[in-house]
Amino acid sequence: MSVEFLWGGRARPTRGPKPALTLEGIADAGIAVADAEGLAAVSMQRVATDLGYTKMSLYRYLPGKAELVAVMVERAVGEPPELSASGWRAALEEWSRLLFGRYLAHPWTIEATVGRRPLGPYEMGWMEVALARIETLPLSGAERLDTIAVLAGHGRMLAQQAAARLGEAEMSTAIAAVLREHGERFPQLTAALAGAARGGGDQAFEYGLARLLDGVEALVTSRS
Amino acid sequence: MSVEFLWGGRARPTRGPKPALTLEGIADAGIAVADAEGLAAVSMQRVATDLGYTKMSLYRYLPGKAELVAVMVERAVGEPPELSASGWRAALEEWSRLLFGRYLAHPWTIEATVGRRPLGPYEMGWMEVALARIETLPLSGAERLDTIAVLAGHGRMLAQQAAARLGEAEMSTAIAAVLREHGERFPQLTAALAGAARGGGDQAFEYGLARLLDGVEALVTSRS
DNA sequence: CCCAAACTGTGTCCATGGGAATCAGTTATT
DNA sequence: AATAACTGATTCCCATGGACACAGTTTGGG
Repeated sequence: MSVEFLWGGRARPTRGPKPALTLEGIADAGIAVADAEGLAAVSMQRVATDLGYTKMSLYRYLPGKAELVAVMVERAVGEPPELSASGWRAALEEWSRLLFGRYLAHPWTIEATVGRRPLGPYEMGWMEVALARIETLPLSGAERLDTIAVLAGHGRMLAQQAAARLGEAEMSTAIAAVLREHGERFPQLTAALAGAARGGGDQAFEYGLARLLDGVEALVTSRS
Repeated sequence: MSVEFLWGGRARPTRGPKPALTLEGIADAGIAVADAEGLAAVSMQRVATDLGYTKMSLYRYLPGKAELVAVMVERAVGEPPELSASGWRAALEEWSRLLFGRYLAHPWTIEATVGRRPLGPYEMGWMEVALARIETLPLSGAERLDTIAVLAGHGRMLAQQAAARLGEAEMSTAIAAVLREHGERFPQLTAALAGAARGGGDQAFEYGLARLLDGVEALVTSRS
């Protein structure tokens, strides 16, 4: 993945035939495939076919598949929001919930953003928005970064878990099926799950969010 | 991925030639490749070549690549630990640090465990160990599960981030390079990073861990 | 004791993946 | 009008995961 591709403006050349496609259109076609059938179904061939063109045409618009996925992620995450809540805690809550919502809407973004990779402008914009709301707190720069990183990670984690739970009947991921057979080896898990059948990923997200912000608040007040 | 493969005991048949390989040996070869060159370098061909056999031999031991990765993850995560710390908070800290260490030792496990998939016995064992230490807290089953899920997710998140920071010179991921050029668009990020150049992933991990446990402790004491 | 059943690793084959190189056609500039 | 620059399409290559049939090896039942 080249950083320049995500950040540098691509100047449209003047000569030659008009391009039949656009980078945005290609990315949207990829997003449609990923939303419907998962990230694994996104191949150059598939995206090109959906657009009615050949696979190699796409390489006129992007250097390779890694860049396609990067652009897809940028568009799926979308422009950073304007936070309406007032107060740092309410703002961070709003920010976390919005980000969580984006992840839920496009669950494949999570697996697309594991490992080392350059961040896009939108992704950085999200960080910037959150940092602006905790600027004046008695936290160091590293602590401010860590705070929003942990919040974002929490949202990713839970969105992934929530997206995996499709069949509803199954309690959590595929744990339940195994526990029916080997439950006696995991009494704690069995007990915890028995009282947890109700409630979905949103509840787990809110629980962790509240715990995290409580922790941050405790630190902040201890320094005031 | 078949759940039976991870959980069902594979009975060694009596007839025919002695198998030249073992499932464990194959998995270890895969782990060696993944540790050295990343998960992407792990292919049936590569693992078989390293073992001195042909690709198709491996399919006598496992149904497919998904199962190979699953066994690799199980062995890399390893047996659940016995926690020596006393008290629920110290125990959760120890547990989180141990898990974080496993992730750091084999960073590829993180990308290998995104999305829906069955958990292995070891992975469930880790959960069981942690749950046993918070059994008597005034928390519901769902809350206990959420607590350790958030802790585990935090460790995963930070291990991934720490593993990406190899060059040391670069501050955080690949953010710094971009900020040198577009820094004016992200004043908050620039400011936060300026004071955060020191300290690595361990520090961020400890920060989030402390915040999370503070939040849990606040909830627990509020109910006592 | 022997032979067939059951199992082993190997070689061949196929579909799909990402990507390079090349080519004929199209368009704005000179 | 000629040319440089660009377009999409065609053909090719290599690596991947996996199906399948094959020949060799071990062991249990007659």
